[in-house]
Amino acid sequence: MDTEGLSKGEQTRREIIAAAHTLFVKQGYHGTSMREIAKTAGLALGGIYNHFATKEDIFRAVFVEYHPINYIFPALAQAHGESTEALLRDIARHIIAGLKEDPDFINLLSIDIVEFQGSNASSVLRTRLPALEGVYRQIVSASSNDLRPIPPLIFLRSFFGLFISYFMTGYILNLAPELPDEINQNAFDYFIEIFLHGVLSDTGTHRGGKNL
Amino acid sequence: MDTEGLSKGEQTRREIIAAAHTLFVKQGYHGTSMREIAKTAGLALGGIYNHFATKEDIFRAVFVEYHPINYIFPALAQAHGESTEALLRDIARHIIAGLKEDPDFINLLSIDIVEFQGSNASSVLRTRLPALEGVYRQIVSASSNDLRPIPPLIFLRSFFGLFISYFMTGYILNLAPELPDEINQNAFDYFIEIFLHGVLSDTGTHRGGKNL
DNA sequence: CCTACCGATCGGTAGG
DNA sequence: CCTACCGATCGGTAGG
Repeated sequence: MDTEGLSKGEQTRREIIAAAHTLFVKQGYHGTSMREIAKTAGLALGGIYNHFATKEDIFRAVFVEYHPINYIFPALAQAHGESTEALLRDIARHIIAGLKEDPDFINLLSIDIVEFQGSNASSVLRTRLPALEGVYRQIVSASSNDLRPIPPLIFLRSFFGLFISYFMTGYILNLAPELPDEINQNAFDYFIEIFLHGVLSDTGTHRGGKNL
Repeated sequence: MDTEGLSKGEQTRREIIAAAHTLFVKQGYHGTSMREIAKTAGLALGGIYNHFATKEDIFRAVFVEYHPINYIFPALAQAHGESTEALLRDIARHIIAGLKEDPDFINLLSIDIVEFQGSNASSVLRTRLPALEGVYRQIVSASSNDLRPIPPLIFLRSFFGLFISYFMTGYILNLAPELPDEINQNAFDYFIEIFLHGVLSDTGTHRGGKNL
């Protein structure tokens, strides 16, 4: 985490967030004590309360700081492609790359559901959905509109659900190493291929994706 | 829960499981005390330990007892359809009906990930995957094989991922009631439509699904 | 199946 | 009056 040019207080705050993230992901929310967070961050228990009023506040900060949306938006900005298909493929590739680098968000999301009934996920969604809708409009207008008629919000829900599906099933499957490797081999390539074939109209001559 | 013809001990055991399920789903794992479970099940704290050695044992029993696979298999058995498409559509309809009746499994799955690193989900998968592969073979052989060439395990992963995607996104979206209703309107119809269009080859004349 | 109780640890706060 | 933090301890609760 970049700590240059930050006040001492802000530095400590970031160390608390980083420590809490590591521990929450590994041990869960109630499985992580304020004492552990303090120790890992390099200060005494009481010191935490100069930066966060409650443990819940810490989780909120961790959830927002490590939310995939932070790298999804930059990824969307630099994605490009001539056809709708190529664009979606490139966006997916960027998002997958980001998620593979930080696959622990599944744990944070699970904590949010178990302990906070998903209120943090919902809050982030509320904040960012308008921008995501903008991205959708960009996608359909950037190329000849060869998407099947799917309501924009359903399209977005389905597209992001694809990543949830891939990472949730992958998380569980990776715990069963005796399973045939077939289940992981190029799995996301197939996932995105199924999705693209599912949302693109099959009338055009634009299909540039590799065949299955 | 059906308690006829059960021994007193087995009855109590089931009451503990039912009480624990209700509380775990509402309050999480560490948020639920053994005392609460005991009280809800109608016995004293110490009494629980005549039926379960640890709190983890109770969670394992709850997870297995309320796992969707319990109604997915019967649903698969009674599903029917002339084409691959019709069959998949009918299976999905049955599974969705079951999940809508008991949407709280998301919470159990989240607890499993947070507290047990997904080991219970993985264990159920290990036990049931062979039977699911059998179902897949049944699907491809029951009708003219009009599926695109997707490895069987990837197909299964993608198919069940569809339900995870739908219910996870739905869980979070339903917390934001101010969002346009478009995002929920017939959402699963679109989800299954995208999936089917994605996995079925588009060469045949078999497509009987409604157009989007 | 209960009453009574354990070693330990919880999130949060006190004065300085 | 600010910040960052200490050693010690608060009232309650955890699984067993």
